Amino acid sequence: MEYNFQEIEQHWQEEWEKAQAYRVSNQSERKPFYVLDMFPYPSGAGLHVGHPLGYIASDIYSRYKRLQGFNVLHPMGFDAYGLPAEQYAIQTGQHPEKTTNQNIARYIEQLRKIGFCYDWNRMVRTCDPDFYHWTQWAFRKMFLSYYDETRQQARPIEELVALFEKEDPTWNTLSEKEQQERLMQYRIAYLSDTKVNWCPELGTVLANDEVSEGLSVRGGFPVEQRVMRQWSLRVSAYAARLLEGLDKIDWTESLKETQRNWIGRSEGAEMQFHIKGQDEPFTIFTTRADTVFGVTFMVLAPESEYVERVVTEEQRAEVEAYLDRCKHRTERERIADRRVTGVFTGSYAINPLTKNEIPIYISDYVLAGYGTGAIMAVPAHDSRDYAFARHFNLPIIPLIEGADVSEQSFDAKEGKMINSGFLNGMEVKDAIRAMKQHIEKEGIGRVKVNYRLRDAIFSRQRYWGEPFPVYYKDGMPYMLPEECLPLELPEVSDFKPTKDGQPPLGHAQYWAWNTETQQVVDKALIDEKTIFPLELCTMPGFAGSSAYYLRYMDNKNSDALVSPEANQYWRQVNLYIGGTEHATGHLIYSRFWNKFLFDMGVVCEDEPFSKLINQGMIQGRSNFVYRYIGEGSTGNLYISYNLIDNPEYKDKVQPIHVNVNIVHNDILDIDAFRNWMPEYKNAQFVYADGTTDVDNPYIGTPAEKQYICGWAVEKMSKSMFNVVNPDDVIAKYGADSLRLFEMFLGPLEMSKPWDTSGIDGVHRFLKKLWNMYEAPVEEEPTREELRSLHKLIKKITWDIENFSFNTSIPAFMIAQNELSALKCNKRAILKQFAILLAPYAPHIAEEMYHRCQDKPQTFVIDESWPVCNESYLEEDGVKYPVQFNGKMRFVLTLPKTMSKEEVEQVVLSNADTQKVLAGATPKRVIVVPGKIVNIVL
RNA sequence: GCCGCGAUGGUGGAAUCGGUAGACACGAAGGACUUAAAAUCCUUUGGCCAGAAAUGGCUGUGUGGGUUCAAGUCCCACUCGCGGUACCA
Repeated sequence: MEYNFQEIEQHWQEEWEKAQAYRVSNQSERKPFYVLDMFPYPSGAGLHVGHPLGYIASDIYSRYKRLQGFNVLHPMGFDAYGLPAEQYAIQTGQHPEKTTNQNIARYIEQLRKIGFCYDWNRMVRTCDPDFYHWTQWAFRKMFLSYYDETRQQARPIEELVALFEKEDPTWNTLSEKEQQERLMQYRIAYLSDTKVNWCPELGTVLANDEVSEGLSVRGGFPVEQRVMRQWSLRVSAYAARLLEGLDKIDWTESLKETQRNWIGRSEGAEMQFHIKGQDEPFTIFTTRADTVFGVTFMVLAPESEYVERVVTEEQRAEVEAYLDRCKHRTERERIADRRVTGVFTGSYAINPLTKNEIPIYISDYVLAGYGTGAIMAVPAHDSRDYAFARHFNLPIIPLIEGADVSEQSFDAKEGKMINSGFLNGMEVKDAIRAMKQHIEKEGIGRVKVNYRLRDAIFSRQRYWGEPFPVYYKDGMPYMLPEECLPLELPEVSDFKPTKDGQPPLGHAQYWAWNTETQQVVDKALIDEKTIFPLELCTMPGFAGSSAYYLRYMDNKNSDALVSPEANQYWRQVNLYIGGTEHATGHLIYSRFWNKFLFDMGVVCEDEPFSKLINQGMIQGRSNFVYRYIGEGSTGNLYISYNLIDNPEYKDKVQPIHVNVNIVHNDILDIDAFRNWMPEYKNAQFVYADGTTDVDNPYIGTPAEKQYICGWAVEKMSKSMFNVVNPDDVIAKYGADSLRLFEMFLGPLEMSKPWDTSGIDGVHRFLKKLWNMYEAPVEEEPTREELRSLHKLIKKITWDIENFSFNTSIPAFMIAQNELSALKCNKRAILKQFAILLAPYAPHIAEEMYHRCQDKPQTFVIDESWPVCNESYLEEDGVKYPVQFNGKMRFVLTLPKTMSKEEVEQVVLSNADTQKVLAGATPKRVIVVPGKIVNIVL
């Protein structure tokens, strides 16, 4: 009987569908368990084999939990808003919704083929009005809230208004606009003039995590700094909670560390420095309060508001020239060019301790957005200050004993203080503490904790995103009433920005708000009395992905994001699987978003994802052919990889990417290569054995003449011709083979190249396994068979619990081997084997299980996960997990030929053993044949 | 620069609490079946040495030290690779 995987897989996928086998209810006696994948952006290229890696892992875990009797929520959806669809729309004029829907359809089809146990009834798409209703709703709530620092939580803005009314007599004298402006400084979602990352190529602003090294993450276009009026979310208010929360969740240490760095807590002090000849001091932030005695100059950021105050008339022209230069430098240029630049302001500050006069400079190595945008410079103990001091010939005073500052600064926080007045002789750590106390006592500063985490810029000048539920009156934003949500994305005539530089929504004709009828109306009617313009920006990508996990709990609910009952039943995601690339984006924003909703009493858990596993990236494995470019080259001769280091070819070949789909195990399919592209039609080769068909084009058969390709690990991408599509793999080997193979590739968290050599192995295993199910019989299993099975139960259970999926496949293979050597075809054994295999290879497992039944019935749902009975394993305590409890151990060297019993005899009668045992009976004697004996007392 | 992760045969990798390193798979070599090929099955496969053979010995987990009866695993120092991040005072 042949293993017809196509028939089996199609059959069971249909059965599951028919039975609605994976539909999940919020009403269940079973314990809930929520397993989530990071939902994909449906790109036009479709899924490649790298995408399903994490999905397969979470599917295995879901199926396992389900078999253990949990009610498992395992949904899938789509992060449907995004730049590529919009760019494509601009190029082709196709509506992004159309292409997005096509892509989603393709994704669903591909995902279905892999046999996931998703409950598709719970699918969400961020671009559906039903979904973005709740994105807008949350934003609206953020606008209507402020962060109460003393209670450390978000509160309704009315409470702040009440507070102002009570405590600030000027409040009621303010105009409505002035009041609104004041409140804006507190709202969690707020509008402000911010310095933003502007990407001219994309025509939009970007969040900090969407920019890397001065280039946009998507597209790699240059990004410049620009001041614009933008929506932001006050994420920074949650910095302390976002940091503390990390201790309560089970994420990998590296990911938590990345978030800790991004949040960037630093304990230090704010200190006031007086300006010579002025009354008002200015404030700086430092983590090294101990180094005040070594301050030899001050530096302000170019954008600092202090600049205006300290510039003297003589220096004004020079300063303005410098500021101008800074403004026109792009972020990228600034990063690329690290030369020291700066300008003297003409003013001096007074060191509050030494009372020395120190010059104030401006330089762009000081950032406006961090601390107070001003620093005290201690060149001896800070490398950046050191470089600056050297450049401008400023004094450098060492403050730590033995620190040699003639060549470089001494940045380490260790050593004994010198030249530091009352701090002299102290260790650095003590000096920091002492100085903090001193400045608080003297009233020249205060202890302060700073965070690097910035507020998230929330406006995007794009079409394909969630519209803001916002209209403008007298230049101030107002929220649409809650019952008017969702505000649907309007149709536009053009997806590009308007001629006068407005975002694409500027093209929308029906994009004004009538506050009386509470409807969207033609913007030609705007009168600024009852009809007002609507916001033209849309929300960024992370808006839709920040609370989607909550929507899955209750995706059909039209009255709430999630009902309290549904939320209290599922509570939070128990297992979240996804890539590390979201560490500083999505995973920060959704934690923030969740904490806000927690403050609002909408959700009952303060952290959204209690456990998170990162799957590694699957890289491409590219193949190369080597074109001969030496003497007499026709540009048409390709040298086999094993020969390219031969003297006649060395340095005379050029590697060329070749489509990996026409290469099998690094052997080129010659005919396919000749047909691949016109330029290779008459390709000639020097084969692995050194023979060539140069003079005789079709010499030999491909079997005899092999062309070996070289290879390299690169990103999986079209241009490298190394994209492997899961559909092709499934067509050739089946979904079960694909699933097993993706897991077999290596540890889940590790990045690894996709290398198809080896998939034959798992496929062969399934075929062999299949043959064991030809004629299952109802017979008592032997002890040996049971042992083999229970070994497997123990192993597979351990593997799944520990996400060590890759080591399960060998265990299955070994068990199959053992059982087949025992000629086992007993139902009792085969049935259990099928259950164990079900999470990994569900289709074949269903079919196998089915064959073990008397009469047809559906499986998996009502059968439970087998439990290992250790008594079957005890027979030889040596081989299986040996516990060393560290009581007492010996080492004796013994001949290998001795039997276990003989060894025990010898060991126990050994004089040394007797001495140590002193009459006690050993609990256990562990023998490692030939070498080691452990006696556990 | 800083932070994190990693390095084991020809290849991917296994070794789960410090206990027989190289499981399992691929590849390779040889063999069986076959007119032939595919498919399938069997044997061998870290290196070196001895032996006709069974087998035995030595060596071996990036480098150098250390702890231990015992180290791929723990500690110290270093080299290389990957990922993240960066004038954050």
